[in-house]
Amino acid sequence: MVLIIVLWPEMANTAKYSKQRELILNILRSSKSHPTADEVYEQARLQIPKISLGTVYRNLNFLAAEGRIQRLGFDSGIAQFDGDLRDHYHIRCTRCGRIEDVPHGTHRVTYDEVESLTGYKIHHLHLAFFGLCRECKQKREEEP
Amino acid sequence: MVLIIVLWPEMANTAKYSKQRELILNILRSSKSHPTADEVYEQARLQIPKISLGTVYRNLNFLAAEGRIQRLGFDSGIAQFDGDLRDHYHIRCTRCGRIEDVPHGTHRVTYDEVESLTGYKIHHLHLAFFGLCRECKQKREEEP
DNA sequence: GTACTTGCAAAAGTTTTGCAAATTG
DNA sequence: CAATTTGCAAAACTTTTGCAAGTAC
Repeated sequence: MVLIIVLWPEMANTAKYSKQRELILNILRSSKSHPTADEVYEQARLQIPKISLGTVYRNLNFLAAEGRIQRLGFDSGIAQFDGDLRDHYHIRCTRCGRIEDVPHGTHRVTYDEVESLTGYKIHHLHLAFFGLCRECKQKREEEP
Repeated sequence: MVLIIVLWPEMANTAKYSKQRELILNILRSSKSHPTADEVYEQARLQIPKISLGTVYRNLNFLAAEGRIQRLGFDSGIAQFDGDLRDHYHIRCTRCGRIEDVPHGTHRVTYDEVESLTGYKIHHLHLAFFGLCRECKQKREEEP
């Protein structure tokens, strides 16, 4: 219940607490796998069996709008979510679909030049690498 | 018809020519708007009225797998496509959804460090900026 | 008590697929 | 002729929404 105290003051001032929303946020924060809405739903059902998929979507959208989670796109046409707000990038295997984190610091991408070039006011960026993971590199060599 | 000569030798050796596939590729190459599958379909119907949405999807998937077009994710849960294969990045307005190009050269993101850090063999990356476009910046000031 | 949130179920929107007919090489 | 591609239509999958009941403040 500590989380309520910690998190809710940062939510929109009209927002009310719900255990469903808390659970969804916690699932994303403790996951390293960038789950889809449906995967969050399956996780959530383990703790709140009657939770509905609609509630999961509503909360994912709410939390993303509040900036408490990140909605990621990649190339799939299916949204994936990330509860890690620290500056970091992603790398995705184009063969098995696995997504892993790339720590920030390998690159220092700054906004200034792009802002003056485009006229936009930038608030965040998403850098994703695509390639073959260790396992799939090996598999490809074995069966060409 | 020149395109056939230019493009088809680069397609998978099992691939056959079709005017639908040529049209879809041309639509993406001449577009600057990063269209969704449905937008490509509407464009294509102007020239081949009986083309089906299934054909559009099949060809978009084929061309993306061949590396002839890029499938973009952003955060929408809807796939968008880009026929521009030159190195460039994207910037998207989080208010109106508009997507524009950012020329490569503002940043030089190299693969080496990330490859040794992750063990992946990287073949491409996608860098996307998110923020408010010129118009939406102004609108937000007028009506807070 | 009021406003926000939920579960349910239906609707809307996106993408894939089976199949017979048409087209390509 | 064999293999690939198409149009059509149905199916599968993802996301949003209306509403009455429940919960938070």
